Amino acid sequence: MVIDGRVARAQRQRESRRAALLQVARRIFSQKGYHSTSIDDLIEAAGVARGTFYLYFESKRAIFEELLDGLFATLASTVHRIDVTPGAPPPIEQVTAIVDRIFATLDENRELARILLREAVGLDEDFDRKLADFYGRIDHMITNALRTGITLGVVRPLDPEIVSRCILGAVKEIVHQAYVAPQGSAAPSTATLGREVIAFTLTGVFA
Amino acid sequence: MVIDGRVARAQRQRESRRAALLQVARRIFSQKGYHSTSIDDLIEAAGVARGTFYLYFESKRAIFEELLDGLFATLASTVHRIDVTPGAPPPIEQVTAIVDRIFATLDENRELARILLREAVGLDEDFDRKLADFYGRIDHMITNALRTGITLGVVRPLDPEIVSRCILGAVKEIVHQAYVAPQGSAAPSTATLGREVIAFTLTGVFA
Amino acid sequence: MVIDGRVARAQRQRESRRAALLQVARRIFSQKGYHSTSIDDLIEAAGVARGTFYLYFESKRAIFEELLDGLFATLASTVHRIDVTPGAPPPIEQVTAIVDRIFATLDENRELARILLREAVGLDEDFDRKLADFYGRIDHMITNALRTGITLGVVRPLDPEIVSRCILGAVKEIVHQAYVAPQGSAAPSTATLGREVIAFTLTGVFA
Amino acid sequence: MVIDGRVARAQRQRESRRAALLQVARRIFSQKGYHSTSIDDLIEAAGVARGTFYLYFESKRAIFEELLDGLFATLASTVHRIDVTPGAPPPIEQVTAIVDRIFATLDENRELARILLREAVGLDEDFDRKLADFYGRIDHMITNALRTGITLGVVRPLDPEIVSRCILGAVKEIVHQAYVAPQGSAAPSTATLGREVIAFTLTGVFA
DNA sequence: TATGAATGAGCGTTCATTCAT
DNA sequence: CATGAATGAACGCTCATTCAT
Repeated sequence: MVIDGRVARAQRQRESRRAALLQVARRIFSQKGYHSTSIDDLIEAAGVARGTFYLYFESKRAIFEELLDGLFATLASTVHRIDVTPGAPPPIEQVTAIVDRIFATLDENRELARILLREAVGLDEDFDRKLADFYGRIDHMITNALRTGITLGVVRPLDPEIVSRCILGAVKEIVHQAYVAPQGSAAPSTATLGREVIAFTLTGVFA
Repeated sequence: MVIDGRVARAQRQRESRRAALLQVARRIFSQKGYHSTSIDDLIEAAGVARGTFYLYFESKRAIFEELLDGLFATLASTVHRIDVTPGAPPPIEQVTAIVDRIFATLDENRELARILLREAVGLDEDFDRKLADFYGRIDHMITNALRTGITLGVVRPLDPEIVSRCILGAVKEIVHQAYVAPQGSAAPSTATLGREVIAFTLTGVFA
Repeated sequence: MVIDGRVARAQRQRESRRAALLQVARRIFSQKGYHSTSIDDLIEAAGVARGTFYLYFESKRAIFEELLDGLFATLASTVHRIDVTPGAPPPIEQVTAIVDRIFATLDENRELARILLREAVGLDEDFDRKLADFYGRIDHMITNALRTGITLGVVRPLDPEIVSRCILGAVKEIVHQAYVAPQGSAAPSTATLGREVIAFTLTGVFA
Repeated sequence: MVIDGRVARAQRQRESRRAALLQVARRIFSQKGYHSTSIDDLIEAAGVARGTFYLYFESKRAIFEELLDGLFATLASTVHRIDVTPGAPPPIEQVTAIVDRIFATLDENRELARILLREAVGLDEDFDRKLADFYGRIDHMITNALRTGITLGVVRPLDPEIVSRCILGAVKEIVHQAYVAPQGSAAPSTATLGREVIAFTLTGVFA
């Protein structure tokens, strides 16, 4: 029991150290970007020794990857398949809710959003593939939703794969603009952004 | 005359060397990205000595910047203001033509497109600013076009700045998907992409 | 306590490494000069890795500057203002003592003397200024001593600034000859040098 | 004859090119020092092509050495042995004249003086040896003069080698101060410098 | 577990010199 | 003789990672 307690306490300490390092890394990576962030930056901000870092993470790449995975998970849990069973809320409402939640999530995780949209491309092949997978899954869901919509007659005939990418791109750009780029004037509220994006997606720009 | 001839030939040789280096750099940067490309990679691929590189370009950054500037210029010449004077072609036709030309240009410059969409963010502040300026100018043109459209009654009431970004994002994503990401299946033709993006932009997804 | 012990030991090790590097650098710089000494020379002679050097010194320039500063400090502590208050030893005795100490100090620090007299000019503006400041301070002290001597009537009327530089030059040349230049025959003893220089300074060459 | 004329003209052109390069090099070396002067600096200032430089001089080192040799020759012709045959001018007058001429020569060749006193030490072993030889010859002449003076009874008993170095050092320092170091206030005239140095050398500082 | 000194491959850049034209 | 493009060894420095304590 005593030993178990010790082990458990050690385990807990270990986890909290890890968490602390991750948090620090999230902040610093978000501020300076992957390449401009050195191990030095991380350990100094975290107040641990050089070697300690490598006790918890295999490499600089590894801790960054873990941050990315966390963000993927967070976002993935935000986006669900559209429910088209009878009795479910109308698809449009569901989509609206999803988009709202995406914006809200990124708003709550601006640092991670910065990382995702600023840095996660071009670092190396593995990162790129990971990122492509992530967006690919979202894309797939949108594509499916569009296909369903077409079948149900609520969506006009269109190339679901291309349009799906358009929607994804619109959302990414809005998020980038809102949370990543340093903006001079006041940014529109999350709600406004969501409303406009959805309206655009649904009806386009035509009068 | 003789001397003129010599000078002219030397000048030509010099330019062709420069061009060759730029071409090699375009390929390598496009494949490996800015950070992962070393001067060694460039000179080995170009078959020149270390010092020769610096005869033509001030630094690694400089040659990359030149590639970027070239792409900016190429794209900028592709995008014009919409002409709304009476007698001009209908705005929609103009927009269609512009989008078509953008896709065609990027299609012809896939390597540069890769660089632009994969690398140009997060390298350093100057690059970031340059990129932001570039997109900012395009964004501004779209915004103005939307405002004009609203005034003319052909565009529904909307927030021009947000929707402008949506359109930009949609186009960027399509381009990225089409020319940057290694695609398994056959990519849709440029014409198809243009048609779908425009239709989406104009009318959204609603039936 | 245990931790304190560890920290203290580490501190000591750190200092001794630094000292070892400085010592090696002193030797190599003294032998080959600043420009001809490469970081490679230093780390090879010290038996440390490239990075280790930069753990202790910011740059090649920095370690050289530190050596120079050390010599300045050593010499500065050797030279004092002449005490002319009643009861103090006669000025001539004081001057004799100072000159003796300068020679002795440089004799004990031949490597540093080599550096000071061989290298410290023309390296860069900062070094040059530093050196000029150092000699300027000594020059100032001699000038003042001469002025005082003239006032007291023990020094003949003369241009204190020019003669001060003459004295400085004489001493520098003797030191250079004695400790810097590789000499074939046996060098005169420090005491002899001091005696002759002082006699020359005081009475010149005239019979 | 015609051919001879051509050859002679070519010869003359060759020499003037060389001379022009030397003159330029003198100026630039004097301003920037040996290490900070690049071949680029020289050929740009001289308005010749890179390869042309190597047509006239073997290396950067070679042209610098030639400048140095020129200065040595100029100065050597300034300093003569003291004539002690009966009927010759009194030795003191001769010494005075020599010192005056040294100062005047250096005054007329400030650029070379800068080079000689700022740069010629520590460049490499050969330069150092050359410089040592040059000063050695002057030193030898002063030593001999002192020995003669002692024999004649006009110079007090002293160690001729040490005192000779003192005199040399005094002169070098005065020259350095006057022509090399950037001086704020007005420099004393050459005549004043010469007078003070000689007086100091002859009688020291004692009243 | 925690430390931080040590490592060394790798980088971008410079510049004296060569050589084909 | 003149050119200037080409060369490549050498340099100072960085930083992710290792390891003895």
